Amino acid sequence: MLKPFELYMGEALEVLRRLPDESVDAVITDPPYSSGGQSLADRTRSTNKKYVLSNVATRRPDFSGDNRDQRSFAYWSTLWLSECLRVARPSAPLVCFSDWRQLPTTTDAIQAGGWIWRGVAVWDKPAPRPSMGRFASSCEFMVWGSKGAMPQREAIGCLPGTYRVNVRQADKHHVTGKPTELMRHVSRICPVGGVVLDPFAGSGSTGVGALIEGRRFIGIELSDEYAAIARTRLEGLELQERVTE
Amino acid sequence: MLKPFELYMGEALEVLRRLPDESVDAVITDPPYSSGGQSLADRTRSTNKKYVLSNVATRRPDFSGDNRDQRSFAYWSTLWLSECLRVARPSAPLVCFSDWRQLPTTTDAIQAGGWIWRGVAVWDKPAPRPSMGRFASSCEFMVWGSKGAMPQREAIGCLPGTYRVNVRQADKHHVTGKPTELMRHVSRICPVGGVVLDPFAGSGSTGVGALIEGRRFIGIELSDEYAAIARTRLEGLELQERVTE
DNA sequence: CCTTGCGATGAATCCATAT
DNA sequence: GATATGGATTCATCGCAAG
Repeated sequence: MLKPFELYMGEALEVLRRLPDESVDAVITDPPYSSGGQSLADRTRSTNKKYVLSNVATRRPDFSGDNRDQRSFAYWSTLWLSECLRVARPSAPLVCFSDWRQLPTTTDAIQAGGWIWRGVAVWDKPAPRPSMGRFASSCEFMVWGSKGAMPQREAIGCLPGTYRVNVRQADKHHVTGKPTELMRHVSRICPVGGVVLDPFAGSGSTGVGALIEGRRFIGIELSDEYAAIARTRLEGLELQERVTE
Repeated sequence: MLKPFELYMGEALEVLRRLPDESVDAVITDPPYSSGGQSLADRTRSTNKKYVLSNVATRRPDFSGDNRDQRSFAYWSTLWLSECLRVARPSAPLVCFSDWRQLPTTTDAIQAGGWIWRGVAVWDKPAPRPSMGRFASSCEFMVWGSKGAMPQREAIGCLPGTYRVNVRQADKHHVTGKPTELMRHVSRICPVGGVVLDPFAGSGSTGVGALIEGRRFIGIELSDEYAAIARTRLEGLELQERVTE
């Protein structure tokens, strides 16, 4: 039987360079956005200071790599995206999360990295932070595309363009963690049995979603703290599977 | 009493140049996207051929200005956006519709035109065209911002970041017409009693939404066919109002 | 089991103060 | 003046406890 997942600890670009050509069937990832605030001072605050209210009870580890300026974010994104392109099989899909602020830079970087940009799907979070007299920023965006041509796959069926999924505390293991339900849906863009790659695995939600949906998973995570959380979650799934067999 | 609406017939840039400085309270518009298709050949098809399924019964007038390439779309957008900036009062909000393909160009043009970009709201129209093995493109995007700082206005309250509104054929008077319900919601970004400007008025849905919500309206439309439709709809509203008084 | 109510939360943003 | 930090604000939605 094929091993359902592999988890590498290390810097994304470095580890990606060691992966073989054309060895994964989809790339699904949620890189650090380097967003938040208007000034350098705002952007370089710790991720908990930037994204979490001071009076909130739960504390999750900070994460790094979230303080690039716009130019270096674009440059760095292009680097890892083009490395992912090499690792991906022809016609493999790519899904990359972004917030509104980095959306244009992300679409640029995807194309600069050699991917064909095919659209923007939306994750609609039902409970946004309100703001008087303004539109709330209640969405995150999933910029997606493919490695070259993308023949229509009947087996996968039609995927929606909007996902309305709320965040549950019990299901959130990272400051910016995505709901398992969302990642299950998104992993359907990868053919059944195929390998999903996530170079910014965080607490491993992409992998959890992929495994539940019968895909395999390769994750890379820099922080040992989050890598450990991801490993625990993924091994927990494996165990569950063996029990139910 | 102040006249609730004015409708100018002519080319947007030309008419905008004749409007006085700082005379409107919000700009809400849906410019021709010049999108659709990857090649010049696709882009230069008539708007009915591009945007309407071939087996659909209803036929609406074609509209022009929808065949610019990316560079000139960016340039032209910057021109009319900076002209709108001049016409807008300080701190006035701007809402500009875009599809996913023109989203990065639109955010660039808004900033190049001197506006502060503040976010991307989403119009989610259920019932997209299905596409096997891909995410549907069921959304249009509302890039929004303001003329300089934007003090919080209590009266307006908090607006959502996503609008889930269906397109009804009976409510659609333009090939790319927006639902009245949607435009009513969006016009709430303008202070009550303020003037909403739409330099690409089309069949006048922005004006209809604004008037219903107690805002005034200035519209510009190039096509005499659509200008006539817009005038009829807006005058119909005025009449209704007078009757209910 | 269904309803009600209360408390907690959010990849935020603005503004005043301190360095 | 530019940069850095802290604190107040906003409300739809959800989780959980109580009725």
